[in-house]
Amino acid sequence: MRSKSATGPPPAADGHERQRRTVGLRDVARMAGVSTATVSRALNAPERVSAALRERVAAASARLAWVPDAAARALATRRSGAIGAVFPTLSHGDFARAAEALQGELTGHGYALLLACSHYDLAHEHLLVRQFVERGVDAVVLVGNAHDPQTIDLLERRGVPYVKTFNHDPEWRHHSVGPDNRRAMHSLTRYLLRLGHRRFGLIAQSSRNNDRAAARLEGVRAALSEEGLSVRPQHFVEGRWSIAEGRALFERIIEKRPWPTAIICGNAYLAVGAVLEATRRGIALPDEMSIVGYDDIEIMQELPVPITTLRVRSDEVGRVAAAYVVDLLAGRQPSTALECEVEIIERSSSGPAPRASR
Amino acid sequence: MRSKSATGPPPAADGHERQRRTVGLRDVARMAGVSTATVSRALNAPERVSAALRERVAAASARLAWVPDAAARALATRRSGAIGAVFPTLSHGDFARAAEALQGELTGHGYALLLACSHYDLAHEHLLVRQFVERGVDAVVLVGNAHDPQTIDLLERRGVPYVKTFNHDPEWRHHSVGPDNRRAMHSLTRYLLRLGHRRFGLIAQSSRNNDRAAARLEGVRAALSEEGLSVRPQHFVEGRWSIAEGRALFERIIEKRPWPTAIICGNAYLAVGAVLEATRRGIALPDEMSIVGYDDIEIMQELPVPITTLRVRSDEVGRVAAAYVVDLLAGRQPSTALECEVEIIERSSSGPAPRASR
DNA sequence: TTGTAAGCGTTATCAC
DNA sequence: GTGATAACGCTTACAA
Repeated sequence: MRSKSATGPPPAADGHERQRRTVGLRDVARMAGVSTATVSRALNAPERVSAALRERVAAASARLAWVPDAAARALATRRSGAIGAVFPTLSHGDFARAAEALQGELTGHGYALLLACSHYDLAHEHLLVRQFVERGVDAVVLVGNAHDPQTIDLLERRGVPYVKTFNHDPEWRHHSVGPDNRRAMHSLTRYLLRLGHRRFGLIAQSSRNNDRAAARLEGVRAALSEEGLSVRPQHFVEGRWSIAEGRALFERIIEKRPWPTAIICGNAYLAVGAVLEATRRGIALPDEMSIVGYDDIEIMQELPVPITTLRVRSDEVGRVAAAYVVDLLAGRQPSTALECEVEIIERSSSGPAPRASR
Repeated sequence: MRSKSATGPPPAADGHERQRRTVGLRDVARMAGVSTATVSRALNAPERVSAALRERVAAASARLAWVPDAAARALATRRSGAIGAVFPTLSHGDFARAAEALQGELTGHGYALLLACSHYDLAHEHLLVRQFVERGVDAVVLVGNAHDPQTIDLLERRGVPYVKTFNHDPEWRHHSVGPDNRRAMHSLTRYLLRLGHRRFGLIAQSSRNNDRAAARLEGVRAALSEEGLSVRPQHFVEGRWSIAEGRALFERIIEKRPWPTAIICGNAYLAVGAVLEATRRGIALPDEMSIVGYDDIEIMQELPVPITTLRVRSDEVGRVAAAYVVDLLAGRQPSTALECEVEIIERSSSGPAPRASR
């Protein structure tokens, strides 16, 4: 019945339905000769409906080409079925791959992905998260650990579950999925130490608003200091994310002699730039110098001097993050395997430390 | 009031409200001493509410930290404020950039972006679009012109506006935004013709389920046939999207002599692979051979032999697509400038045709 | 198992 | 300009 109020005015023309624009669950119910509750159940809990009715409902809904209305469902259940994710950007292959995997996994579980980019701006991230919360997302996926306190606050107060990604910190294990940047760089540095390197250069990605970059730096420094070593200030340079920047920063480093025998780059693009510039200058890799990167992109293995780097399964980051929130929302205990594998891919840009260097 | 039915059982404990989980517009209304209608108006059409009340509503909603519920609004307005986009993948830089720009522009207009990847699978794309439609997206953004007829049908029957992107076809000008792939490749081919090339090789991206790739091929072939030329079958190769593939396909081409003097690649990665393999084999570019690509990625200008290519503003594609749907949904006449600029970036991988070739 | 009907939190159509 | 109140289309106690 449409009119519920006994005191209100009688509906204009009850008895025959007013014209409806879209077919709804009610129409399906009527056609199948069942109640709306049954149609709803047939859809959401088929096992609680007798086979016969289930059949009739299915037939009717097919005949009417009924498409359930998500807004109505969301209103009734207080769940939107949407997950919001904020990435710094999609222009970096790792985030793009993670986003893609995240979406695939979420879709597979009936969730949709609302995606936005913060451009490494925490204030903007806050706005985006706020928008997501207003849109009623069931959970939020964030990148890194550095966030506006208000953002976390908002999420926590509204009871919206969230995961941090791309920087698994063993201490916050139930919230962060991804590689342990610090540990990964630590092991890459140790690899170079084992090769006999003692003088290091560091081409870092700016660690402003980027805790992953900061963690990588820490990893390098920790490994070095365990051997009583450190990077000389003149051999530490920091910059944006690009091949051209890698080139420029490499030039800055080799202005100061004696050169480092090994240069560690904060990401794949910086490494490509450094290697390209080194070979352009006729510096023999790895005989005169070793250069390594973080993250593996196709070009690294295709260059005349293939580049040693850490392979991070970014798609796994996305997949695991998705699984985590799905489990959480299903009331299941999320998997505890939140750290993603990292592997050193050894190529020709690195080798034993030279006896002497320029 | 909660109970509307005069015949139903009296509400358990009316008189004092039952506990409500979240603050709603009703609470704001009560606190401000106005009706719910006024609160709603104060939010959506402030100019229709007196300044005094507007003030009180604002104060109350701030004090209660009220966050409007998107699902309820969507149900009432029949608009979700969400736009769905299906890209083939995000791993190709051009799509990632477009997605990012699309989102930025949409967010700027109060819309959210639901994103999904089809992996070049039309059936899967259909599923995703269906999911979007069920979620009540206000519009859909698609890539390319090749789609499952059912997909277009669904959209049209449900009256969901959509745009096709990345392949502007002058004939369908009101639906497709992006570069005109055919024309772009036509002009790149003419550029090579002007340089005196007459024997061409073609390293194409598979045109299966990819009308952009197909359009590029057409462009090349049209330009050649205008000069009475064509690509010899043994110099036409097709493959996947990767640097390694570009390498392999380049090898296939140079198995057959005489070599082409110019090789046109269907995308940036194939071009990078081809150039890398050519230089590895000591083939002098551009003296012995010219190689060009489609789309510009950073590495192309950083390689020892920088690569001539077509620059496509993918971010503009995203931005224009967003503007298009926003205009459409606002009832405005969308801009008619749906074609995105393409520019030939001339670098050292191309030059005048050699007198003779191997 | 199935049906009845009360919400879910807004917007929008009316009257005033 | 403001206020009642009926939708919006679905889910879910509770009853049968």
